[in-house]
Amino acid sequence: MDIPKIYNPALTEDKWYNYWIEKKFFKSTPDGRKPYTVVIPPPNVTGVLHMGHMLNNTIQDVLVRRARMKGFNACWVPGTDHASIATEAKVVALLKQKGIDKKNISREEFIQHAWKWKEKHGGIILEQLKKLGASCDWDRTRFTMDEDLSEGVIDVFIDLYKKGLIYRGVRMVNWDPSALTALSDEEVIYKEVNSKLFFIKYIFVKGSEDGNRKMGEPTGLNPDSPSPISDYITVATTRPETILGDTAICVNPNDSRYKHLRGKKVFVPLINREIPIIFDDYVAMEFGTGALKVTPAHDLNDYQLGVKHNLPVIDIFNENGTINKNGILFTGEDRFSVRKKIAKELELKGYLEKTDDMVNKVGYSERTDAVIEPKLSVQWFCKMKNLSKPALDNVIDDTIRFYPSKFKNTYRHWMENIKDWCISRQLWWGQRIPAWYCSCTECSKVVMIQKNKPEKCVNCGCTEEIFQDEDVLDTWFSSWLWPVSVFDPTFFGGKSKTGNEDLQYYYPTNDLVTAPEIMFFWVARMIICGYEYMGKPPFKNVYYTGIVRDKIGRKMSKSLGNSPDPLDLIQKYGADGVRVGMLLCSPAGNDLPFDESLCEQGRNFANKIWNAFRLVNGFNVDEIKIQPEENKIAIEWFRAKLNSELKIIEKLFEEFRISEALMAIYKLIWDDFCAWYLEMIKPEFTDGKPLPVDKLTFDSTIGLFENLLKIIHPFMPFITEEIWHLIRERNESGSIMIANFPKNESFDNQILKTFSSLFGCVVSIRSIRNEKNISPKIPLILFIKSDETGELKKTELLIKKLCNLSSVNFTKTKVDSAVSFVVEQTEFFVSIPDGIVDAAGEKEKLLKDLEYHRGFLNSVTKKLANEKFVANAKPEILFMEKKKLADAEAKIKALEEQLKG
RNA sequence: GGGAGCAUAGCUCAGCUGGUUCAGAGCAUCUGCCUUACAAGCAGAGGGUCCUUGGUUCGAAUCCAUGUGCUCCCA
Repeated sequence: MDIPKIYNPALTEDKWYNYWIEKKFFKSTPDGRKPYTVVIPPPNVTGVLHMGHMLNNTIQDVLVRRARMKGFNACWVPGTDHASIATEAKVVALLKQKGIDKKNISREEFIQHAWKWKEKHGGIILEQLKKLGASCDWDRTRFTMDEDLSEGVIDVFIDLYKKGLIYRGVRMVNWDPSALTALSDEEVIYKEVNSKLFFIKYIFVKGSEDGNRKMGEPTGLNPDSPSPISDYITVATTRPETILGDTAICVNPNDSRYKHLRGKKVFVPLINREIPIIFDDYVAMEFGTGALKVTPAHDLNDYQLGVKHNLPVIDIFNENGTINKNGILFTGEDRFSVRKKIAKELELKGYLEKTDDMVNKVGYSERTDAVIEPKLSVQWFCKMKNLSKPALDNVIDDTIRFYPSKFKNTYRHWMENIKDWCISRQLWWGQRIPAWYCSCTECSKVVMIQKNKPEKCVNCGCTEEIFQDEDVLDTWFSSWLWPVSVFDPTFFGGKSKTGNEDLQYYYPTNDLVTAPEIMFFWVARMIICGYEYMGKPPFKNVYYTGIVRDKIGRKMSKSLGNSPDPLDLIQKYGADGVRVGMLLCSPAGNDLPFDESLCEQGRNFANKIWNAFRLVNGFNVDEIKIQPEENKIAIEWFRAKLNSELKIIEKLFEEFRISEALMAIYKLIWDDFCAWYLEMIKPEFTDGKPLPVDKLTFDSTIGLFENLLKIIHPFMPFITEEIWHLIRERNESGSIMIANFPKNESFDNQILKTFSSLFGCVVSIRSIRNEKNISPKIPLILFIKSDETGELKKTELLIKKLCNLSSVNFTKTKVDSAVSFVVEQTEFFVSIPDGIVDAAGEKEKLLKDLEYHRGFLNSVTKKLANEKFVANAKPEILFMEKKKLADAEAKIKALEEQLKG
């Protein structure tokens, strides 16, 4: 069999993925085994695979594959969410291209278009995950708008409404004038922007201090030409266009500058509306002029002030952010162009005192990037206070564990200050709110909450005029049910207390892998739902991944164009290479500074494994040959090493230290197996031909290799499957992905210590060769100052082989004219060809070494002479210090002796 | 403005409740090698005031305080 020197992932990846699918290895149905369940954070149907998905899903796949090999009934449920705003935006845009305006088609027609769009694009991301090797049970693929899942969403709405937890109210909401919908607080992103602070003069209404005149009554003053300074109060604002909605000016009652203004009124510039000056210590005296214009309809704080002081509310904006009739001026024009125009107008008429530059934070829509407009509107809300209680407690007490745990702080902070959740969206794509109204005027406040259209109005009994609420529910109102609904969406209908077999078996799920950005959107709410409906948490562990960033620290995003296409990366480095690359630098919760060279490292690692296989595969096996001692001990050592590492890796996985676990495996394979073990048992050449390998060594080596393949399989599923099938004949379903993960067995610590001395010795000899420029081809002679009963005697032949020595001798005395070194407490002498030893240089080195050890000895001696130390230190620490002392003394003695000669 | 976190080698990070020859790993760098598994490789080497300044202690990268710089979350 001719095996290429370089592993080519393109030839294997699709082949094995199809094989796994065909054999239904990803499939899970409840059985007697323990389940291990993960639900995918459903990617949004408008998305394509980005680096964040790659990271997130690689981690999930590693966990799932590992659990599967460990004998769990592993079930990874895939799916997508319907992303109402994003999808609706896409569909509207698509229709626009076709010359169709959403306004001109019916809701039903629009929904049909949306479904068509979803069918075409919604599955792309899942197909891409297959390239990554994701071992999801694809038969379970779910979509948040599937018929039964949607019904579950409606059931939950009705249930919560009946429990009094859902209500309809007028609130200031975050309005997206581009998507024409309300958003939850979590969907607003605040950004710092450079803006201007406008200082605007409001002229006092003459005689208003008496408080006798009615609002709007003429004053005799011409508000179009303000003059003396005493005639006005200056107010600073970043939003001059909102003066059209002003209903008061507010100052701090403690502000001595304005104390005399009690009871006064001013005119709103340009429109000459009379508004009062009110006093409230909410106002920050140091900001601007210390006077605040109050626009209750367009600012949350102003709204609260308005409620407190009983101010009228004047909403001056249309839904799309243009000025409406209430604004009086600039009707129909956009808020941003009005800002410019009104500033000019104010300046022209002498109302503008000055403008300052300033940086302030402005809210943007997460989905459309439009500037959020606070807007008063009727929305549906879910009361969160009581619902969230168990969700908070069970995270704080680690019933649900967060990795890394630092996110508990953020979580707690949010949960303790939780606000009601605005769950209605003014969109069509999504689950329509099951609220019904009667159009009779006397029934206008009656709401009927039920799944299907009521036959008659509960109030007036009429049957004709009943219509449904136009709004749909927030997408997260679907996805918070995900860990339940993917198994049994009908559960929320309340027909059964326990749910179906799947739900009983798979719930609660084990691990959730997600981004900290959606801790509140999603994680918190799933936990809330879990406790409310199942009485149990939805998962046991939450692993938060970091954000994938580019080299200069920017978040990778499509809009910035700084993200490589994951599929290109896979093509270039292989899925295994990319998976390893991503995980090598991703400690939990830390951002991942991505660099393509990481994938290169992953690819190189795959190639290393490939070549180890090529070597082993090329061995000629001699069935009769007796196993040489050195092979036997090498195998013993590697077996111990493997088991000791396995124990460490196990621990790392328990703590979700996945990148460290990967690094441990990486080193186990590359350093211990390839660089040491294989070099030890590799047959030598005679007459240009390799000697055969004895059967025992060969079989053991294959066995060890297979174990290594299993251990790395969760990280590198493709190459391991390929080699798995090449290394030994397998039957039809003999896949590595369902093989048993190696159990960690007890191991002999002594052999690890012995080999660590061996490595020290070998490295020293190689280092001597390097320094003295002695070719590896020239054999050297080694003397060990030790008797032949020592541990090192066992490894004699290995040292000889690894260092190309012509002989290894044990001696009682020091050896002259040789280069020496010390490992642990043993002295070694390498006799090298004449003329190469640099006696003076050697001496200098020894002296330097001696100096260091004397210094060290000194510090240890001091420590041990310190009574307080001896009195306070723990016994084991004291013991270690004494051992250090003995080691140092031995070394110094050896060095001194060498220097003598 | 409120809260949280971070600062260790050129880069990315380990370093648990203070005490192993405690200053580590991978990558990168340097030197020498195309040695019949692998140059996507082999062998070896160098590299750090553990952010500053104090404090606690027999002993501090580790605990405390201050300052500086950065990041995130909330308003």
